[in-house]
Amino acid sequence: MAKYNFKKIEKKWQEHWLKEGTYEPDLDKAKKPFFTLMMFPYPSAEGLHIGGVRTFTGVDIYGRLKRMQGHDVIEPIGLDGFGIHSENYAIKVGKHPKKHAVDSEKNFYRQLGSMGNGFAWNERVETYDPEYYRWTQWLFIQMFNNGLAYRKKAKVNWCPKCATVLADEQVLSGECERCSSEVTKKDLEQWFFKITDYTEKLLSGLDTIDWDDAVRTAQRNWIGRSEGAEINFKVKDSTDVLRVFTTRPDTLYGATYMVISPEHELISNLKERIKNINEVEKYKELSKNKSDEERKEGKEKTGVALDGVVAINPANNKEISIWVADYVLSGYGTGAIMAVPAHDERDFEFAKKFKLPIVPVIKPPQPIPSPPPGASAFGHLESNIEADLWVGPGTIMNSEEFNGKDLEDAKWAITEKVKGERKINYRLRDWLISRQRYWGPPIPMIWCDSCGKWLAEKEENLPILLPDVKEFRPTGTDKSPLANFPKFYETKCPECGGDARRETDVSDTFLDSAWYYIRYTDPKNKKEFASQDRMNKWLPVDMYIGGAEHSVLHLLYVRFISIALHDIGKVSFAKDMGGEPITSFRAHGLITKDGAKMSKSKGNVIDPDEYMKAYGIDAMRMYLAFLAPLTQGGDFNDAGIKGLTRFLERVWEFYNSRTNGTYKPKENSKEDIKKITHKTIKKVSEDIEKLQYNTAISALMVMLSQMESETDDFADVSFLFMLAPFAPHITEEIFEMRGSKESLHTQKWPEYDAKYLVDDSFNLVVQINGKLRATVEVPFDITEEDAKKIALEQENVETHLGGKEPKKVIYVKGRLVSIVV
RNA sequence: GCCCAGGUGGCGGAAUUGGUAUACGCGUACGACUCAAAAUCGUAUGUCGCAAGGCAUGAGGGUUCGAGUCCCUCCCUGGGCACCA
Repeated sequence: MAKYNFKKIEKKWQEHWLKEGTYEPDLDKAKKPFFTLMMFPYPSAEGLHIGGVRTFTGVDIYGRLKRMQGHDVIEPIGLDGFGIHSENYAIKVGKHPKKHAVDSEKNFYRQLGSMGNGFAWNERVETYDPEYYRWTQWLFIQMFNNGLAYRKKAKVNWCPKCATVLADEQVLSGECERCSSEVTKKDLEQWFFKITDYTEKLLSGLDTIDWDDAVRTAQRNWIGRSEGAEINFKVKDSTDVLRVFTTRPDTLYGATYMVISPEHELISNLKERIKNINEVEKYKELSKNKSDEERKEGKEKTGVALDGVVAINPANNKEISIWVADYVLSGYGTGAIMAVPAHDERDFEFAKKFKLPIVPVIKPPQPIPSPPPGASAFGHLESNIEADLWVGPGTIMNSEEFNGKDLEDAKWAITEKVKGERKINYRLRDWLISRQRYWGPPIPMIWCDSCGKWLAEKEENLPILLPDVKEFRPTGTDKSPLANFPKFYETKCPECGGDARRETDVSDTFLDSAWYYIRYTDPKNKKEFASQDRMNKWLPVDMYIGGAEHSVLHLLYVRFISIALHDIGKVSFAKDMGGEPITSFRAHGLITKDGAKMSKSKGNVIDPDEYMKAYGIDAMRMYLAFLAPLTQGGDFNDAGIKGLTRFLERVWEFYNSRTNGTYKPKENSKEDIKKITHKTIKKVSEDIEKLQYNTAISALMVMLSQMESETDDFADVSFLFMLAPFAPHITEEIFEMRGSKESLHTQKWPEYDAKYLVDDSFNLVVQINGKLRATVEVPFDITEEDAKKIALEQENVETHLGGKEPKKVIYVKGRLVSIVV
């Protein structure tokens, strides 16, 4: 018998599948389309990470099940090679990004090809291919034409190291998503996408899609919807009004002062009247220069009162002071608040520090209830009633005609009385799309001086090619390197034909990846970004797997772009899902080494090539799948691979012995081969569906043991088929060895017969006071009476009863008898 | 501070959703084969105990005939948000 030679087998079948196009779906004629998608890699590092191998093979296992279940599976692959990720890497290793793209493409496709996945190689897509980014630019124009792309001057995030602006989503607790540098603020005019028009759709869509809870809550938090009212406060002896946003209009009578952000326009409007204007200006300057770091650390609240100006509380017409403090942010709500120190922690803290009046207007219920699950704590009550802080439910007091009402009822009544307006505020801000970098799709917009406006490039002129230039490095100014090339930016106005200037910024990488799955359905289309027929056939994506770190980055953008395209009538797939592009999303876990995240600086990076060479890809796939459920992470250790190698060798020997007639049953038969076969089919099918490959493999291991002691043709075939998604090469080789001319991977997945799932006997568990005292094998259809009788007759049960009469005997069908004494 | 996901042997992890806790794999020990080693195969392997039998699923309470699973209080780990009014 030939030894299991994985090198030979794996090479043989990979070449064979490629030649035969085993995994190429017919994009036009497919009858049961099924789209499995993995986040395509950005080739920023030398090669594929071991975690990447696990995800890719993990999605492949799922896709292979679907294929064998009769679906036309598309499992596309491509490279997200445009953008700052790859450019930063190219700069680091001293290469031109274009050159790096060529090199990394070769290496990545080699590695991806060596994993034995059922990739649809014909449909691959690279975001830096002009035939691809042509449509990224086209997409930008559609957004612009529909009012969803616009320019505005704003205080934007600036990464000094990457020398570009960033979207809010790309700033992770004050640091750049790419390089972890501290992000600063700059006042710049930039292109934005109007994602804030879609807050409600993005929120309500979350309830309809089958996505990981963690991702859905992350998106909900990020969007940050809060419901309240906007209320005007008059400034005494002035026409100015101070408009505030509050979620607690019910506490209006307790508003004892107001706070505006340092950037608030009221300061300049009332410059003449503010007696301490110098002090106020000084404070303004101070908070402007405060870095995010200082703001975070300096939890102690600061502020200055506006001397000489007071506001009027519209509920009770009392005069209240106005303060400037940087705990009020200019970017949220109206940039001004009414402060209710009795019922808001921040206002409470501020009022105590500056000795401002605290007027309670909510009476806590008696006794004080504990907070409902999921709600924040209610704050604390102190003995001095004047200084109480209460943020829980209750009834209104000190509020004239509203006294005695429940606060929920009073909310809108009080709003109405002061002619306030109900209002919903969001934390989400528009997507900043410009980047002052080289390696990305040039934004297809043109500024015409004589027309005095921005115009979209004519669609027939796309793509606007990224010029081949030597000086590609970021300039460090607020201009992209392309601004140094008149040949690139000098152009004609699409409207008047006069001299005009091209936008020199490129678009965010996340725009490239926001629509790539669409292109996979029709990658060679030269007339459209994809044909409607193809999109309607293949979309939405059935199963998407990727990293949870993209929860509010890629995964938010991808939904936004799809829903927006849907809205502006460019796509019509997934209409019944409100344009949601992805039916199911699962986040995979993180692979660690010795409990730590793999990183170059720690020197604990696993090179997948090395391991594939040493153990073979089938063993690696099995190991990575067996480690833990796909949605969980796990620690990589070489020793564990050995167990899977042993298993594959046993499989190899088993089928060899079956084919060449040397099979000798072992004598430790535990279960009936037919039963275990059908049970295993059920379990493996369900486990793969749930991405619990570890338990599926474990079930196959148990089944193999049984096959070694008792065999059956149906078992032989079923086992081989079930192992196929996990170890596609060895199983294909065995399938051929058994005489098949066809590929195993397009065969029909085995089905179980429910009649074999039922056992004719089971182990009846006997408990006395909840403790296990005996187990006895009884027929499956035993009656309750007989079961109880047999249970009480057990020797050990009699000993433990010690002659006492049971108080109660409980019978659970098919399981146990529980005796209480 | 808030939200989400977790916490089970020496290790990775199972547990039919309230019913025999620790499946499967790794590791370890002993045995077989071998001159020997590796590989392979077999047996054992939560813990205390000679045994009967206790005790064990982050800690402590509760519900139940019965809790890893449900409820309450708390502690740790990972991730997200964070002066958002």
